[in-house]
Amino acid sequence: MLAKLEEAYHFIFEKALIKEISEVGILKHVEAGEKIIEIGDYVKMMPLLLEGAIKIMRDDKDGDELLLYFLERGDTCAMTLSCCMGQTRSEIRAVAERDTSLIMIPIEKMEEWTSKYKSWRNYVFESYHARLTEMLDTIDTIAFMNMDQRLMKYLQDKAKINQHEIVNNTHQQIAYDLHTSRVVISRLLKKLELEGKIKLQRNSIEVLQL
Amino acid sequence: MLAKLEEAYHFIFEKALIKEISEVGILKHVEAGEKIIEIGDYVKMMPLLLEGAIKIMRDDKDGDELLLYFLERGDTCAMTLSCCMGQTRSEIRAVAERDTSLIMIPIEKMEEWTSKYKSWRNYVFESYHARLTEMLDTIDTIAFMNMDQRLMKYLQDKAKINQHEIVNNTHQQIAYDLHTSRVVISRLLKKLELEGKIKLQRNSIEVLQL
DNA sequence: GTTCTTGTGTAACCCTTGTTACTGTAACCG
DNA sequence: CGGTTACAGTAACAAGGGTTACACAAGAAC
Repeated sequence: MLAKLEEAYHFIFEKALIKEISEVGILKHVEAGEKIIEIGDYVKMMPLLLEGAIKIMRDDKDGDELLLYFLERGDTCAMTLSCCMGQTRSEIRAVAERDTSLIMIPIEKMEEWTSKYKSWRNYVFESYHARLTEMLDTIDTIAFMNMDQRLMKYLQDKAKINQHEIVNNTHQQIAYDLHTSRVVISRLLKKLELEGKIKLQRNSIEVLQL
Repeated sequence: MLAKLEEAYHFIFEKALIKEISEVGILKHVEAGEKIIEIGDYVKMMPLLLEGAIKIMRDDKDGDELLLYFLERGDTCAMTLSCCMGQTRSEIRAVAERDTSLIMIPIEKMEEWTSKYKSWRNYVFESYHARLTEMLDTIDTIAFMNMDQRLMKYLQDKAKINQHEIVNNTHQQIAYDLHTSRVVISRLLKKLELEGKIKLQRNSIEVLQL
């Protein structure tokens, strides 16, 4: 664990803090597709992402859902962080996008490290900043873009996060992430294929314009 | 200044911190409609809201704009806060919704107080949490609601923030805030009036369902 | 008063997206 | 092998909302 921890975080945290993290942190592996946090969950541990990628979704009571953003190595979930501090329930759902390794930190350490380590404070603030920026980006996307542009952006983001130009998704899954219907996605995907931007196969989409 | 500061923040900050704020903070008055922060501005001071209300807008390069949320007494702008810490430019535009009093804090104090005062740390974290929650709410609104529902919510929020059931806005101004066109707003307002939810006059709208 | 400006009401039309329905086909399973 | 299920393609239609155009009313300016 220490090796991966240092690999991912040595630019960010001072040595002493990395040591502390490796002592109290609990390593956790999550397979692609597995749920990590559900809406309404009480969050008692804060996750640091070592490897892999996590998809953050917003759901509402009527079963509507929407992809917010992805997290990668070096990220933490500021929403979760926020919940830890405030002792509130999770507002979001987190699902492993790839096989993922996390270090779970007990929230008691948060307060302690915040006063003790400047690098920790900076990391926490930067995480908040990064998440606010991502949320703004999400808002731009849904408020200012049409569905075909959103779809293309989605495929590009997904290809990037999975480090592969082939996106293994059914049209229905995409429809859920973009909060629309399967028929709409099929229609627009076909249009994008005719425009030469992607190539369609069963259960997968090759993104030609990255 | 000290009186208003204590009135708004005595539940939040310890006495010593309020004293420091009153010593280094610069009191600023802004009239309704006046711009406070423009997109791309470098932010060198962090604002604490004493009185009034501020409207936070997102703009894009094509002239599209969208209301994100309002700030009230006791709030600070976490986006600004975030910009201060990270030394980045503002991603949003802030406009006084009512006549407003602010205390501007030099960013040098931020770091100092963060390690010195626990109440300050908590305030900063809670501000981030509140802003993330507001952003989620904004996303819910634009992703999951129809324009008539969004319009009604907008009128209710606006009535609340202005502490008055009469909203003094032209249809065009509302259209800008909701990122749609004047004709659409006029159409839907008329529909809401027929449903008995509001009453229309020239330059103002009375909200009957608060 | 008359004129000009600004705000509002409304019709007609179009485009995007959502819905329903049906077809075909790949993959899987007994 | 046939039967079943999941996935994809597509047509036809409905609904929401954006666009253009024009009429009219309330104030403001003169």
